[in-house]
Amino acid sequence: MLVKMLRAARTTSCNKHQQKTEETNRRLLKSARKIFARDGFEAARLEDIAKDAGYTRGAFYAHYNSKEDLFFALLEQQAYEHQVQIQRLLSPLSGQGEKLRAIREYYVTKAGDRSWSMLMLEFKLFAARHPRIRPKLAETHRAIRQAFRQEIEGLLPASMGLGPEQESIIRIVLEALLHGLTLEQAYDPSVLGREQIESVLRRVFNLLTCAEEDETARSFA
Amino acid sequence: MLVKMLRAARTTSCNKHQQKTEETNRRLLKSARKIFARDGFEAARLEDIAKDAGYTRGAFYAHYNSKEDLFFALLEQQAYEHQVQIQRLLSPLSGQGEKLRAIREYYVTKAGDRSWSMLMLEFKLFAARHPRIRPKLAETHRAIRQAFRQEIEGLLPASMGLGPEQESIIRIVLEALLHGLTLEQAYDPSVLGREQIESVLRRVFNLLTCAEEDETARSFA
Amino acid sequence: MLVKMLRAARTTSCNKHQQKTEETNRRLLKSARKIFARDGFEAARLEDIAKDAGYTRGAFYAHYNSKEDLFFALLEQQAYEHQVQIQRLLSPLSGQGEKLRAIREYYVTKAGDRSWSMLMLEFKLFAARHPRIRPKLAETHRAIRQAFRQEIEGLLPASMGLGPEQESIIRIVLEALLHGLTLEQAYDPSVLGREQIESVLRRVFNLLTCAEEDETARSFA
Amino acid sequence: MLVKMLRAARTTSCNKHQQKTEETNRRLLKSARKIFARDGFEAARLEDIAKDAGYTRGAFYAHYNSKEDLFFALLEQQAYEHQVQIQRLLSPLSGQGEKLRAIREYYVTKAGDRSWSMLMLEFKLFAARHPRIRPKLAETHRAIRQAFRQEIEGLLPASMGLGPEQESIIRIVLEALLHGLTLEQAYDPSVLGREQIESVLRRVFNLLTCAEEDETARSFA
DNA sequence: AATGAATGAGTATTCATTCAT
DNA sequence: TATGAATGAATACTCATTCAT
Repeated sequence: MLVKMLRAARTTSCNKHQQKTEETNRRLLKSARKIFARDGFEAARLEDIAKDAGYTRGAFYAHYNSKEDLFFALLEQQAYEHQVQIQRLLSPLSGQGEKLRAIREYYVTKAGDRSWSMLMLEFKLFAARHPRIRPKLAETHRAIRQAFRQEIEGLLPASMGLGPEQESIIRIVLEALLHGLTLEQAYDPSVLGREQIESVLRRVFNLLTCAEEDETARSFA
Repeated sequence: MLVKMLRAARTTSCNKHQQKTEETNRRLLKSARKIFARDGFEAARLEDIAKDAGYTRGAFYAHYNSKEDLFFALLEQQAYEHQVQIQRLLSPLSGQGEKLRAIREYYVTKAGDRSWSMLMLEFKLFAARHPRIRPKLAETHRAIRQAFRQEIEGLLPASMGLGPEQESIIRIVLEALLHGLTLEQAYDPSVLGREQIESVLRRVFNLLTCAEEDETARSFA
Repeated sequence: MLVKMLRAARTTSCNKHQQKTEETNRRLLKSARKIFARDGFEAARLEDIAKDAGYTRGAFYAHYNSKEDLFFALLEQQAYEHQVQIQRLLSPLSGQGEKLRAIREYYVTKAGDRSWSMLMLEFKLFAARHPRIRPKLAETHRAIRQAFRQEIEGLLPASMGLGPEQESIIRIVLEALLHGLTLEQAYDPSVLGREQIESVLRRVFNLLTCAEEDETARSFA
Repeated sequence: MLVKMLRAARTTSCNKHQQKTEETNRRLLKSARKIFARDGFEAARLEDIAKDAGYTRGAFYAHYNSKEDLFFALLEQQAYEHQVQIQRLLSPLSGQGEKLRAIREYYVTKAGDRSWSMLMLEFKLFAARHPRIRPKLAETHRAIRQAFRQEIEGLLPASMGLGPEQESIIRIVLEALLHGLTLEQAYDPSVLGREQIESVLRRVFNLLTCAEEDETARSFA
């Protein structure tokens, strides 16, 4: 998938068919993100996605094999975009502390996208209950984390002495916390404010990366 | 529901009818816990639950209004049992540090019940997407937390100076983390071991309760 | 199935539920026969069958597990009715030649039910292509033939010296021929008249049972 | 179609385009026979046929108007090949009895091609249920039979005194029996062996052509 | 002639819930 | 209280066919 997208971006498609295919793909993915976010993975109707993209159900199946397939494509696209954004964010920075803080703030920012967090939660739950796709999701996430790790290689303080596995764990823990908190807020917005969530995320980020706590992170409110 | 259970516990029902009702209820709840844990909330079939309890679907509807209703009853029962267990656990202890540690270990222990965590995640997700039950779940959790707070009143160090709200937040954050980590492990058991989850839970518990970190909690593995 | 029907016929159901169930069953089977005959097995819509019986799709699934299941029930019912009719037909007769001729004419008469023959052909074809139901259909037909054989035991001339297997083969060959001819007539009524079909069936029946040919059977027209 | 094939056989196409067309046609037909035999008429996917021939769906529609159209072409090709084979088989023979026996054995041999019989059954069934193609199939078979009759003209004993119609009936009956028996064996291989089928076919062949029964044909096994 | 993108028709099945008994 | 018969909503997926290129 990623490969496909990259190739598509490089070579100017001479072929009309290819152009059309790519355009359709783009539109389907865009609509998928929208409808999945709005309705959730299981409740989302393929027909709604296709219609939103300006096509019919049949067109969808010319590009993807199943609903899950579409979801995985969306996952990869999203991961790719995150990478690009992180790159842009970090390239102008030089100090390691600076970079670490930037990553932290980018991560905290993601807390704002409630729909995506809930969608991820749902799909992980779905995967956990469906043996056929569980290994595929696990593999996809491992690949995404690895690609990401290469991207930010050397950014975390060498003194932390974290092997790739430790780093993965940090990411997983932070993601788990982010998603978990998002869900708590989703079903009961009154108990947890956005600022509190961000504060907790910062404090745990610091705890796990052994960074010093900022003043801003020390209190909950 | 809670009220009902408490009354049931207090007054010895003289009435045969009441006894029968309670017995049926008990069996339905027991089966519900089993089937919900096994299949998840949405996938669980009322028929399976009723059959497991030795009844048919009709009997279920004589006691509960809907699947959600049953789930809420289960939630309350579970909360009640947790309270009882916490009480038993803390009553023989005197020092506050001791008590805090006992609570922490009880909480960490819950990480072992994967099915329950996943069930809770699913139902919260379900509630978040269904406006009709969302406030009810929020209210239920608030009530549970409040009952629990009264139970352990005075256990946390007064010096922490946490108001009831702060305490709630700690609970919510820890639950979010627990559930989130459980899910990560559920769809990819290879990236996160049980010990790592427990270690993370302990560290974040300490962080949030301002307790000093134990030696045991400092590393991930 | 057969057992169920027989029990139902014997005991006067005291239970309202049972009566209702039987009534529904009767109506569903009746409608199934009608719709299957009209549209064929695969083209028949469960909804049409249910509606024809005065129910909805859901009611159907309270009585049968699947379309195939319904078809097998129909098969058994049909076999049972054939047995009853054969019994009635043969009981007043005494001579073996007489009985053999009666069976032959009953068999030839079945050529009139084109829809049923085509339905059987289609389902056999369907079974042959679907490994999951193939053995079930084979088993069902074996059971039907065996039940039938016990019914007409001793009716065929002992001198024929046919073992149960030989008898089965005769039945199968005749059924194959009957269905095959029916199909030929179905897609091209102009090449084969009803009388010709009957004539052929009689001649082959005689050939296989070593009976002498009647005058009526000797020519095609 | 037949006309097209014959012309193709006669004139050596000077035109490159025509050659290409014929080549494509040949390959499509060859693949059609393979895939139809494997999957059946309705279950066969045009895409599979095209792919097997080394083309895409579009190429198919440049040569045929529909799936049925392709099937009819296959039918005619098959008939043509049968004719050629019969011719080769009979030309070296002189006696009428000899020739009749050769035809019989050729016919019995066809029992070996189960897939083809089942395919024919399915398509006849399909035609019988689809008024639009029913007359076309009837007409096609009439044409095939007529062409065949001219081919073997004078081969059957004049003493049989069979008009063209009688001869058609014999052919139809034998085909019906062949297909019917094949189907019986297909869904339950245990009740009918290949030898038994061949034996029955021979006996009925003899019965209908008034030939004397061979010793080999008299028993079932 | 051949490609391949897009169309759109068609349905068996599950299960929470209701209701007459 | 408990039964169980009946309801009805809800949807992914396949594939022959068309058509622009």
